[in-house]
Amino acid sequence: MTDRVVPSTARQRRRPTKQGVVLSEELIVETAMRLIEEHGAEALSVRRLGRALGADPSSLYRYFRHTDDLMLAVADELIGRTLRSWRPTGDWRADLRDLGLRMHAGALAHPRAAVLSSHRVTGRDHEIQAVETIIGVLRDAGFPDAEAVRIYHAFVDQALAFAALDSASTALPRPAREAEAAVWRATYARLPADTHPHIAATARHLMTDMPRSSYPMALDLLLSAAAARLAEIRDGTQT
Amino acid sequence: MTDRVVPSTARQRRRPTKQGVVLSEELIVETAMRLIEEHGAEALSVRRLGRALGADPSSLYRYFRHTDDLMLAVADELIGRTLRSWRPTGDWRADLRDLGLRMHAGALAHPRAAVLSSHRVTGRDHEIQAVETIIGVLRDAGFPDAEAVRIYHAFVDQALAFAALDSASTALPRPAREAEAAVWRATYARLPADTHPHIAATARHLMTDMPRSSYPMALDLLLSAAAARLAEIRDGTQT
DNA sequence: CACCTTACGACAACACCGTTGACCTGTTAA
DNA sequence: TTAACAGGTCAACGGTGTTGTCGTAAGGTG
Repeated sequence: MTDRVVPSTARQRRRPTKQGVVLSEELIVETAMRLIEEHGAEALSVRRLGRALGADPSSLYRYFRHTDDLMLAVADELIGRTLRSWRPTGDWRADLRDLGLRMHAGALAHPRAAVLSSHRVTGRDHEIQAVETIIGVLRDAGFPDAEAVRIYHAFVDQALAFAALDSASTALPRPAREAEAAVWRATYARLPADTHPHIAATARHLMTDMPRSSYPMALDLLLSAAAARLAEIRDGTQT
Repeated sequence: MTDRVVPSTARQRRRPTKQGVVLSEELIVETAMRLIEEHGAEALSVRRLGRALGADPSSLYRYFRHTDDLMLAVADELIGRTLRSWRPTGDWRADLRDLGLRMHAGALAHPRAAVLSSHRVTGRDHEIQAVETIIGVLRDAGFPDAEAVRIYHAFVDQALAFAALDSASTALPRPAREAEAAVWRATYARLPADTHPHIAATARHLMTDMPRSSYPMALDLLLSAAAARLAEIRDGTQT
């Protein structure tokens, strides 16, 4: 094999594909994202990506060592897009809420990339920029360094984790989702109050709440707990 | 095909496998869990499971329609085990904290099951019991029905989402994880303070905090925000 | 005890997947 | 003009989930 992948920047012999396409890292990442957005995350495979590009699947291994590497590149691009679409106002809590929702929405379409980027360090530009930005928001708000890092970590992981989780359900075809809701109604709405009093009492709320993502709620809880801690710290009553 | 799967309860012709094993839903689920625990979540495949059971892979389709169905059965068994290992004390916040950590730990080894069970209704016994129990804890603590459901939803999804996320990193072989940490040190610890002041200022904390799961922190934030809301409600100052 | 039915395990095949080693050729620098 | 080699291609390996078909042994029945 002798290391198939070339340093990425110093790539010179740009020979076109049999079908006339000139490959590049950006083109591959772009096409991968398009493919995912159009046909769902499960539709992405090396072979399908090759076909979409008009290239042999094995060509991609000249640009990425494995599929993971490709997903990390997608993740970094995703981070960049999210960050560029975000306009901070100076109100840390509102800004983080907005950013969290944007991260969640962005990652929702690319759950495999989201999972990877949470436990792997891409070390790429956009990732570094995001870390710098978010920790900056927290430090500027008045969080001490250690606390800022812990909240940053929980904030980012929660956005990515919920995105990965939620993507599974939004990826379902519409009829399947409605079938799910029907099962909810059929099983939970019918449990008798004497054996399952709490479910029976809240059945109405369960019906309406369960089909929605709980991320916004979780995000608000996280931010209001952080705000409470900040208030404590400012009062000098730090734990 | 004429629906290969039999109603599960009324199964009568218990013909042994060529290798002498008598299959059953429980045996299959047990074996699947053992396989996952011993060789990691990625080691589970229909073919490997068949081999471990001493049966042809296709036999399993007499018990489960697809792999998803099997994972849902695993998920339900997991819920049951977690709930059985949990001893509530009556202090809602401590109890939920304990339960959250147990759910997270349990699901960590079975991320595929965790993801599935978050957006699919198993409708099985253990799941129903868990819903009843958790909502009961919240209502008994004094949360009004709508709020109890919303917090329940966020709580459960958070545990499952972090489990699915964290499992990816704990599944890495030890040397790979150490390589990750090394990358962290190599890239983030070296960023100059003039271009990345916030990272530079908190580098020490990032080093120690990032390799750990942020779930306990996120859980504590969620619970303390919930406690604050409860206090508000009790004071009659409800939002 | 012998017979029939049929549940259920086995087999073989299909279409897909990621990945790799060997090959061949167009591009480029000298 | 030419030689080197980057990079696209081919074929193959071993894996995956899933299904149509078939044989047989278990169970109920007489």
